[in-house]
Amino acid sequence: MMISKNIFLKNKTNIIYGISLAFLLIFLKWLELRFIIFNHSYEIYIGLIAIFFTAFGIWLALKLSKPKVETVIVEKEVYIGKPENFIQNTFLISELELSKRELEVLELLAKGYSNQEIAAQLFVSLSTVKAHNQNLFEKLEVKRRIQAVEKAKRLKLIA
Amino acid sequence: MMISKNIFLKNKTNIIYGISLAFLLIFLKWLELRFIIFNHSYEIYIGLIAIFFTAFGIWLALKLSKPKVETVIVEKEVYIGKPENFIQNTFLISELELSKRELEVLELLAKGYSNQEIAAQLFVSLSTVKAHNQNLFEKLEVKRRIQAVEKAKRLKLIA
DNA sequence: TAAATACTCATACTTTAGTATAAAATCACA
DNA sequence: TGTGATTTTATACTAAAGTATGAGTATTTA
Repeated sequence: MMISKNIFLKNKTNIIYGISLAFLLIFLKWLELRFIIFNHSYEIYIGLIAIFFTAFGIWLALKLSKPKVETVIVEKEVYIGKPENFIQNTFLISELELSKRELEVLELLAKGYSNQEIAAQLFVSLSTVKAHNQNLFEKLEVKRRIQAVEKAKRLKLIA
Repeated sequence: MMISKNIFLKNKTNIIYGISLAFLLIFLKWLELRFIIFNHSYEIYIGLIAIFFTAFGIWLALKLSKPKVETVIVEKEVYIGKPENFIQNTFLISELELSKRELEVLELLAKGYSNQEIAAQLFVSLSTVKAHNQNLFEKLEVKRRIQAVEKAKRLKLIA
């Protein structure tokens, strides 16, 4: 692909150079006719000046022109180390009709606390925690606390 | 950013084209007046040719010069789906002296299976699973299976 | 105000999990 | 061939988890 482009560019260059040259000759001829100048050395002189200043112009342009910046956006995969991008799926939480208290219990379950410990932390009885558990299991359609935690994490209900 | 640059480039081209055209017309008109009415002033004539061809050269150069490509690498954060970049911490596994069987049990624990179910899957007795569990809890320094699973996942012992 | 909902608690029971201890069976390896 | 590590199994027990049922309380909402 690069090669074909180069060839095209070279062809383009040749064409434009040819046209330029033709234009130059026509221009000179036109000048000749226009001003009736028959002095050959003068034509050559003018031609040389034209060529020289054309070259000068080219040099000047290349020297002064700002580089045409072609921004190439390369998507570089940056692997993010920490799963800090936890976004709680509040939609699903309301969809599953999980209450605040149930979510609290769920989070403590995920931390590996026993029912007793959870009851102590929430200042409620063991019975209450068990009740919450049962509701959770039913709503999450699981049978055990581990499954509840696993599913809750998978569904982004808890971190 | 890209759009403004494009506009600038287009403007640049237009400006150069406009100037070139205007300059050419003025030049021709001026030449006509200058040389037909006042007849030959060769220094000026040559100077004008020099200017014209300098401009022509500049135009040619700008037209033909390949864009100098400046590659800008933009690091774009691409969040990779997380379960793909799990790298098991085999070092820690050997460090904790976890046996193959214990790891198997650990993985099944993580999936929320009960001891009975694990025993069935591994074709061993419930006693065996319990024994593995105990060894796991001791090696992982935890008290319950949930804690074991939580810690194992955190330490990248299991996916 | 009545109904719905969430939260709470209790009791009784069954199941599962975890602890402690002991001991075969298997296997790699020196 | 024996030695150590792993794996396996068993028994007996305690602790925790889970089930089922009923009911009181508080808050919100129609």
